Amino acid sequence: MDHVDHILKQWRQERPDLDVDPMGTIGRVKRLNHALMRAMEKTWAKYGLTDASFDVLATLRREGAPYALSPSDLMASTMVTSGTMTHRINLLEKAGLIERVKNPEDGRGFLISLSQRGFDLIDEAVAAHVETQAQLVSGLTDEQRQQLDALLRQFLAGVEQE
Amino acid sequence: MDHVDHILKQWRQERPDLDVDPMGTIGRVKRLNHALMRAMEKTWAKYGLTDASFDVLATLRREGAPYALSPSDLMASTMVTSGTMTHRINLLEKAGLIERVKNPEDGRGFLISLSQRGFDLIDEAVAAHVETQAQLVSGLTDEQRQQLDALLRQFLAGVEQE
DNA sequence: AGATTATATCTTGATATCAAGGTATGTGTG
DNA sequence: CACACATACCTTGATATCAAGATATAATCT
Repeated sequence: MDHVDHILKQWRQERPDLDVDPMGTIGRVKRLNHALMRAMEKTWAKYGLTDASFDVLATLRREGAPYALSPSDLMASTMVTSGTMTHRINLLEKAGLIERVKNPEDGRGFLISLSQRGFDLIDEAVAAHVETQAQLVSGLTDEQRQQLDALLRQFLAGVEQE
Repeated sequence: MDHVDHILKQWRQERPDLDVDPMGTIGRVKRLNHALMRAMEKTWAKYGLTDASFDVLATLRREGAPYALSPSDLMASTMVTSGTMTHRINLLEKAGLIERVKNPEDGRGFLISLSQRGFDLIDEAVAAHVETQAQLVSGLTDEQRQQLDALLRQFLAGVEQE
């Protein structure tokens, strides 16, 4: 009987006309995401990073050499709006972790490129991050985690297309 | 090969020293949560509500008569800080959907109570919300959803205690 | 080529959130 | 009973985000 069960029980009492089973699943996804984010933030903070800055640096790092993407590419990868991405880029540029380079192939745009310091930082931070994540999933067996992956993938496929 | 698979593939290429399987699971939870929230917001907006206001009203409604809780109780249920809850309560009070009543048993505190308009609104909105949620989980069979529930519950139990 | 439409990014303004600290009331201890 | 400590809520200040719109450049179409 966890927190979500309690909520469903209340609804079934108050609104027996409603089928709240899906609410339980979705509620657990929300709470899980919240708890995971809170836990991961602690690791990011050790490197002076936030969700936002880690996200951008990691996206550039995993892209491989030359570690550069346009703001539009970054927006698509990170699911934020253009205003948010501009803001993130400004902060990271001020911190010296990325550089804005004129895009030689498109006069409207820029390329956002990891600086050496940005590269070194994210390379170290991502190792700690992966360790934190391993800790966070340690309540599941490998097999359970893989089952979960498969179900999440299917769920996501049904929801994300539009 | 969804978006998350692509990310993992990039990391395995760039950082073969890291085990990024947990990142896949956690990444799917994050993306799923994001997509679900975006979809549910549309329903809330039809009733002039947001994530935040729906959350508070629903918490009061499902509590049952007399539909009143302290701000502290609401904070605990909704996982936000006290400043955020004060702000939410102010907005809902201004909108005439809740009322602040002096707590007769504790001079320091208030009870937040659903107004009649608040009750009527949330009772209608939650029915639409449940329908939206049913639509969102329709990519899974009932059995798959129950499997997912069980795995999420276990995952959450391991992460949420602290 | 000129006009139109599309794209890439930034700017602006509004809002929700959090962390930290303040004030008032309650609780417990010697 | 006086004093310390805890609790409940609010205030303040900083920040991240989004939606909508502005600007510059590119692509397309006649």
